[in-house]
Formats: sequence, C-alpha cells, structure tokens
Amino acid sequence: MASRSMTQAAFFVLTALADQPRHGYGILREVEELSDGAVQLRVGTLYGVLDRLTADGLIVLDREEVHEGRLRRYYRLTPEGMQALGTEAERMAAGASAAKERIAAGRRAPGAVAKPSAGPGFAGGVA
Amino acid sequence: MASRSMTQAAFFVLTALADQPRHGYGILREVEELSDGAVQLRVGTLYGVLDRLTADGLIVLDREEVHEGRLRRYYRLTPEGMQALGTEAERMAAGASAAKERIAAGRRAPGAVAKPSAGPGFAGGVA
DNA sequence: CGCTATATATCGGAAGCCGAGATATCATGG
DNA sequence: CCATGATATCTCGGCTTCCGATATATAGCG
Repeated sequence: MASRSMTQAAFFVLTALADQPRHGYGILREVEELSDGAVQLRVGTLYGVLDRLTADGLIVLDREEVHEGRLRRYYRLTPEGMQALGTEAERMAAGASAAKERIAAGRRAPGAVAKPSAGPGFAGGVA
Repeated sequence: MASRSMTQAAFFVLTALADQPRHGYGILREVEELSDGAVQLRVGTLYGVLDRLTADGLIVLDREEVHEGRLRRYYRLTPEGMQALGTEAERMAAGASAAKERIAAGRRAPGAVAKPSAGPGFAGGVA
C-alpha cells in the first residue's frame, strides 16, 4: 500500500523524476539543486529509496545507457507515482501553511512561547 | 544539533504546539485535526519525539495539571522551536511548490511518465 | 462488568537513514 | 605514470526513528 505518507527522501526522488527520467547520480544532483541546497539526499539513502519506490510501483526502470564508458540507469515515474507525488505535495503544502499560520498567530498573541503561563509585562522573546 | 531537517512527526508536533501549549494526547488529536485526518501521529511515536524535541531544546515542559483524575503534561515551544518550525515550514512549502510545478509541466508536455521512450503503439502495462 | 475515551509511558521488532567502502571510467594536474 | 577528483554503480553495518502492542489508571455509558 502506498496510501500511507512517504518519507522525505522518497518525496524528493519523485519530485526530481517528475519532469524527466534521470539516473541515480543525476537524481542526487537534481534534488540538491531544486531545493537550493537545503535538502541533501545521501548516496547510501538513494538506492534503498529507489528499490522501495520500484517495489511500490511508483517508479520503473526506463532504460540503461553507457555514457563515456559509465553506465547510467534511468528511472521514470509511473502514473501511480505521479499521483502519489501530487497527493504528498498537497499534504506538505497544507502542513506548511498550517505551521506558518500558527507562527504568525503566535506573533500577534504571544503566550505559546515565552514564559510558563500567566505573567504580565514583557512581551519579547522571538527575535 | 537541530540544524538538520527534522522528521515529519517532529514537524507536526511543533505545529500542534505553535498556537498554544498542549498535552500529549491533545497533540495526537490536534495533529489529526489540523491535517484533516491525513496525518496520524501514533502514540508509540509521540513520546520518543517529545523526548528528542526536549533534548534539542525545541520544546519544554510547561506545566502539569490534573483534570478529572487524569494527569495532563503540557508542553510548549521555545523560541528555538518556533524558529526551527519556521525554517522547516519554508523548506516544505518550497518542496511542495517544486513538485506541483513539475507535475503541471509534465501534463503540458508528457514524456516523463507514459511509455519507455520512443515507441509507438501500446501504452498499457501498469494498471 | 465490559467497552470506549482519556491519559500516561515502555518495550522490541521493523523500517529507514547514511557514512564508509568497493569497483570502474575519464579528465586534470603534477 | 600516478594521484586526485568527478562521474557512476551498489553493498554493508550501525544508528536513529517509527509504531504496534502492552501496561496502568480514571470516568462514563449501556
């Protein structure tokens, strides 16, 4: 079952493959680039994720190429993978929105952060 | 070190605590509610996350109450926790956006999904 | 009295992450 | 000619994290 939420690593692999088929090493670079360096997918993580996504039917081996003597194994999204990515993107966007709203609300009416509970005066705290 | 990206579970716990202090069981219900049932934080996961977040200084024990004979242990965000949540929310929003853009781009110009590569006829295969 | 809801917490197996290393080609630099 | 680094694959083992199951306890419903 792929209805359960996926891991962060799986999400970014699917995102990297969403526009075009890519090979392992290319996915690594693409994830780093599309997240502006914020997300660093590790080599040791990649192949496990690739195997799991394949087993779940979200990606498939597209083709194998030899580029300058080096083997490249390209993967691509399946329709299920595309749909799963959409669902997860929706879920993440909603989560991010909820968090941002609450942070903004907390700035307007402090109390969630700052001192233990009741305590007049001094509204500082978050820089 | 809390500079590394946090787990999904940790993110939703922080989000649940962003507007007001809550106790464990309340966090469980709040996460389910704010995600519209899409995210189900498990009891077995919760206390480990709470311990880790406390150790990382992102949350602290706010107070303990006894409500109808039952103990309630309330946690609240620290300024660091609030900031970490903001950073992670930003990262998630960016990731979700990137995924959505690629999905939309793929719909305009198919090829990422569908058949292996060049190859007319027969588009079946994956159900 | 059993069931459900509320509320805490622990344990252990399973799943996932990731540093490190193995293997191989090609280009660059010394 | 060899070292180094980038490209490219993959495996292994330890650590972290997840989560189902279990334990304990109170209150309310049927």
